[in-house]
Amino acid sequence: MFGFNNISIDKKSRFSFPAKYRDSFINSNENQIVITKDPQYPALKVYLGSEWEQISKKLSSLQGLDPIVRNLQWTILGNASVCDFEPHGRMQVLISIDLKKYAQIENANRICLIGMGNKFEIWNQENWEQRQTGGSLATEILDIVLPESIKDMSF
Amino acid sequence: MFGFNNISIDKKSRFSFPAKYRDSFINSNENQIVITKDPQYPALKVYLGSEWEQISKKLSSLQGLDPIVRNLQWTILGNASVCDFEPHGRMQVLISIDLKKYAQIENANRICLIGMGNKFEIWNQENWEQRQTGGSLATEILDIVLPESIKDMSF
DNA sequence: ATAAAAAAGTGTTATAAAGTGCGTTAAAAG
DNA sequence: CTTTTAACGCACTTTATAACACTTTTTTAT
Repeated sequence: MFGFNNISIDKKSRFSFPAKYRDSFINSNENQIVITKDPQYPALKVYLGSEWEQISKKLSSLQGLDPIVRNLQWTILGNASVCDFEPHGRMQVLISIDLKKYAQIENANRICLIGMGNKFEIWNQENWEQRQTGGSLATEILDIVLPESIKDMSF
Repeated sequence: MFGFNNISIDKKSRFSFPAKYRDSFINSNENQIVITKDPQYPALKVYLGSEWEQISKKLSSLQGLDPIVRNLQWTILGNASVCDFEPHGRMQVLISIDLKKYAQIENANRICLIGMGNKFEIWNQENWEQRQTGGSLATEILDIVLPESIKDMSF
């Protein structure tokens, strides 16, 4: 599941996955999609239910007394929105108002859905383009500060 | 049970869990909810009855001579409020005046209920936003001082 | 100590808002 | 030209919340 998609988001804040991903969803038997905040950028992460299962389990088991870990737990777990999902149907998903604000797509009727293999990202179009042309950002800093326990996790 | 919810709290200090969590409550057969203080932040922890069973048992069995442990016991056990809970009904819960004061939601008619997997947190909206955007706080200190016995517990 | 009053807690109903489902049209692909 | 996909619009359902009524408990005054 790769690639860039510029898709519409309706008045009720729903978008639907492009049909080209249908087979993948059906093959891996997904019936849930989880959307949450990207901890580094004003963007959203979209996980398949099975993938989320693993990530959330791992993350919530980490020592919450470390402030970095705690913050990640808040950001990722505390903002996750679990949606029922029908690979055979319209593959529609609702984005909550809070997540929309975070990704700066509050008033957008179009978003960028980027396939990253086992997950997707949702971006505001302008932000995405900027990120493509401009260099990288605060990521390096975060990398240094991260405690060992999450160094081997990929969100 | 994940995600952020900005919900109302009525004049009598009741709030109700969003309907999206109903199935989870029903599946795990919960008929009690326990609210208590968060030991690190001006926030409340909300546990399912079954979860509380384990945590309270473990925590109360710890060596109370260590002042940190003793303090945690006082904070978490000594402030716990057990509420009857009907997953099939309105899923309403009453928050005591003391807990409201602690979480600084005394006069609020709206609170933030954050699903963190097997538990929830309740925050005053301003505090939550600050904690999300701003950096970390006194947590580091706690981390250093904590005795081994609770390092592997996650509250 | 008792009765009255006030406060706290519980439950019900009504209504507006949010979310869901589905048919139709428009656009794109083969 | 036919088939598939995307986008839009509408109707229906569910959910959240405020308002109200009632019960129980606590407080106050006699």
